[in-house]
Amino acid sequence: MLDLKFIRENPDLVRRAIRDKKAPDHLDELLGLDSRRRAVIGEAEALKHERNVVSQQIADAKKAGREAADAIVAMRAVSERAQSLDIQLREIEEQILHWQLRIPNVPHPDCPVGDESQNREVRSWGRKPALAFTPAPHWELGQKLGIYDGVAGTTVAGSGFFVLRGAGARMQRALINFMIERHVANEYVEHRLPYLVTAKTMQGTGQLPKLAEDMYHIESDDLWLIPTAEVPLTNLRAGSVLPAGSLPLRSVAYTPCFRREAGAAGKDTRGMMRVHQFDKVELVKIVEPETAESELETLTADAEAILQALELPYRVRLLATGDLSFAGAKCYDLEVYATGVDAWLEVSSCSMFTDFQSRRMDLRVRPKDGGKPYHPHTLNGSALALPRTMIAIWENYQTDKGSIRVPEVLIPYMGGLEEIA
RNA sequence: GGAGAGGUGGCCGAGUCGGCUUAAGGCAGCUGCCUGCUAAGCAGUUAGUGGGGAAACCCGCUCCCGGGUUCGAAUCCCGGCCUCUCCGCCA
Repeated sequence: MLDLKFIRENPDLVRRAIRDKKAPDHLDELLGLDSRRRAVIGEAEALKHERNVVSQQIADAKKAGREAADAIVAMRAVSERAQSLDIQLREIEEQILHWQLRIPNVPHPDCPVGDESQNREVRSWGRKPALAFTPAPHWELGQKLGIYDGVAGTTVAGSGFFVLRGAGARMQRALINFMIERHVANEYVEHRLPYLVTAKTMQGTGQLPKLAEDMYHIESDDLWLIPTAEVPLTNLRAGSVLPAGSLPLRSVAYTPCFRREAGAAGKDTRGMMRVHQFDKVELVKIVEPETAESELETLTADAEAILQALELPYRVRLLATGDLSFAGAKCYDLEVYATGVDAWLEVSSCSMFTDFQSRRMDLRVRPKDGGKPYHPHTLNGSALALPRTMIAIWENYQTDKGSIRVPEVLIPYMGGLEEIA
């Protein structure tokens, strides 16, 4: 979230961010509450000061063996008044937090202003495959080869779930291993993480309160299924002050991701393109504020390196303000081209969040030379989302015989298998 | 799930019948001073957060969290969370 003081001092900037991100505008309520809060604090603290002084006098009087009944009676009234102001204050602060949690991060000036039509392609890599036959979509390929089973997924879990089998399952596992090992070689520390997290954790990275409808909630234990490894991975040190010199922290984790996809019915739903559960390898960085922008570039490059190694054509798009996530300040989407569905599929979003998330999750770092602890900057990016990456592999590496060649770099991870037939 | 113990400052650790404890003492750190015997001595200093102020500085809050009792709570009462030990259960 944004610092209250920052909001107070930059209302125009914040209002523009709200508008550019198409968020509901409750800035005036918030600013009104903020000034009320400060008025109440002033009054309450004056009373508390009086109470403290007089209580001390009462203590001194009693020690000297004198009576202090008058002062006690007087302080009873003061204390009651202070208490009722405290109750008011608590209510005001609850409301402030309520709105504060709903104000989006301010987009970086690099971001094009506007809706998704303003997303700007910043570069592309590779060529669309030139096949001498009509390419099949992945669900046809997978079904014929017996490596993809949509029906079985529906049987056990309902629509939006799928099953991989044999070489299909193995390729998924190979991709996960391949990606993690590449990132570990780039000094990301591998993690295994909880897939269920508390509401507080969801709030820390910004999924709650806004995205409650898009996530699975376990009512009996009030836990939430993670929609991305970003959530647990970024929150690992929430609520703490890191020792000086802790940064940068670079982490990688593979987790399944769970998304209700409420309201997305009928859109890109064939095959594995949009499902309720998918695997993903995620990168998270926690860095010094000054280095955040260059860390975003290297993070994006690390994700791109996977696509390049797999020889999959892709394009990089800088998201416009209206397409940015709630917490994001700047974001590159990586879209891989899949020839069977003839579409650019989003396989990664690489974002920087400035101090928006670290403030929400109360993560700070102690400065080297004393002074106040400060909020580090956080970043994350998928590298990569699995099903869509695999869709691109199946479709782009398909042969006229209906088989799928295994990308060179994956062969060692597939036990030497070169073709799925 | 059952029984017990416990949660105090960067760390260890005290806190008596509620007031003189933001908090003793020790360690670590920092700053001076001193010293030829140095894994030494002396003095001072070292939290976070909120409000006010141009600033110096003043004030509030914080002894796991939230309530309560009280003029006043680290200290008493209630609820919650977490940690540890033992038992049970379990992949």
